[in-house]
Amino acid sequence: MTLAEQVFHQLRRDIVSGKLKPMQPLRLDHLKKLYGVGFSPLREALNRLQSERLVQSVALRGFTVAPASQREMWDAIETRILIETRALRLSIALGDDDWESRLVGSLHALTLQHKRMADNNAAASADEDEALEARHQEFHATLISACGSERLIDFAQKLYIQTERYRYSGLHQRLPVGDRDVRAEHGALLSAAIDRDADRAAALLKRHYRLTGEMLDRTFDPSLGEKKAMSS
Amino acid sequence: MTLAEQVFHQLRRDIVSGKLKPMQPLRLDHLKKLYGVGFSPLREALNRLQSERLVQSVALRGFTVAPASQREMWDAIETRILIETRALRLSIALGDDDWESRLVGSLHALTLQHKRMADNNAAASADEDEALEARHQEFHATLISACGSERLIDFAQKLYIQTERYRYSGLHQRLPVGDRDVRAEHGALLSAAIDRDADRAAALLKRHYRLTGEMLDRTFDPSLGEKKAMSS
DNA sequence: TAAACCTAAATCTTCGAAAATCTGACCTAT
DNA sequence: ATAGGTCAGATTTTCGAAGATTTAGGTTTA
Repeated sequence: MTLAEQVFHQLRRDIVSGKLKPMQPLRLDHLKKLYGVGFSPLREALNRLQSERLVQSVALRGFTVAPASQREMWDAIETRILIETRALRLSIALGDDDWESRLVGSLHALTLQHKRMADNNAAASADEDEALEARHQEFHATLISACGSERLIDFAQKLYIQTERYRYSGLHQRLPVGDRDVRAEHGALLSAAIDRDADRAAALLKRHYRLTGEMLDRTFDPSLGEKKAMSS
Repeated sequence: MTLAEQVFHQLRRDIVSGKLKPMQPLRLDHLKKLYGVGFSPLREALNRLQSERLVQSVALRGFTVAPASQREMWDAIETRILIETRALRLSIALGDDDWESRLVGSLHALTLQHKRMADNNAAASADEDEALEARHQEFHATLISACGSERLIDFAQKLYIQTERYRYSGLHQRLPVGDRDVRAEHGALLSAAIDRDADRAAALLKRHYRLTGEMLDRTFDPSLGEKKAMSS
């Protein structure tokens, strides 16, 4: 793995986790010391992050962490619904036995991780959180993986990362989940996909993302939710 | 404008125009001499082109021009229809007087350019072609400019450039337009938008892009079309 | 013969200094 | 007071050499 790729992943994690705050200027000298690399891999990583909408830049005036707001969050969520419901319908139409099997497998892996963390009533470690996030991403990626369109998959992946930012804040504010049963939502999604019921699956996916968004709305307007907890 | 931006635009033109062929390896030493710049701006431009799907890269093995195929073309077209019909519906719902006015203005500019080039029965110069392309892009960008979603606009712009590649080949093969009246299609689109008839506008837009795709299908299977002409 | 192992050339990646540009403070003239 | 101009410091952008990796060809070995 090249240095540029390593820095890309580190920077991405630091932005998604909020260690680097929205709108914060990213000065090259500072990042150079922080990550211990030269200008070239830094610029390469920042350029790639820009196409993921995690950083912004103005020529000759440097890079900043992309702003985060409720409006941006809902734009990402609604665009993601548009892209992924289409991709899911295509996957359901085109997916073969192998796709179904991978789907069952990735939900199982997600469930295992979920259960382990639920049993363990101590606060989840950062590693466990990351593992859960990876399983979650894997399940949603598998759902649309048989759609046959590289572009839909690519857009969906970018939008996933954009929304990850907001989920992370919610996670660390220990937002109440409300009366949601996220595991059941995933299970219903799998059933609909295996039943090849595209309408039902698309509706479930849309609701899944909207519910997440509504839960995260409380991140922005604390009066709607319970008391805010500190992050980390 | 920085060197990296200049090289980005030059490289993009050379790929869209086919001067750099699909799958062609892009060796840095070669590009360095070709564009007269150092490694840094080259890499920056290539990285940006990668996020536009005009180049591909593998770490430590360099960059290549992205492949072009009928399948890729239709993927870009159908994804574009998904994105732009949504964005157009939103624009029609949200657009104000200013939007309508800009729309009328940009169609007029497109029509003027179109007429000038039609009157001039000599072969169009590269400059005229570029001007027409710019007007065309401007009209389609204006159509969706009031949608309120930066992400939809961003995706649409990237997909426009991806399809531009294929339109360029068609243009220079002097494909017969068939019984299409492209100017009328644009006019009908404007009417539907101003009438705030979202269903009609979305249907027209979809048909507009599909017809273009079907025309360009002949680029890949010459037996379907008339005799092929040389490019330039 | 085919596989594994070298070696040299080609190529990509990274570094830090140098060049170019921006920012803000200070000065001047109206 | 305000607009415009100038300069130093901070910052980004660019360059080419040096480092790292891949590729291709030839050699050895089983």
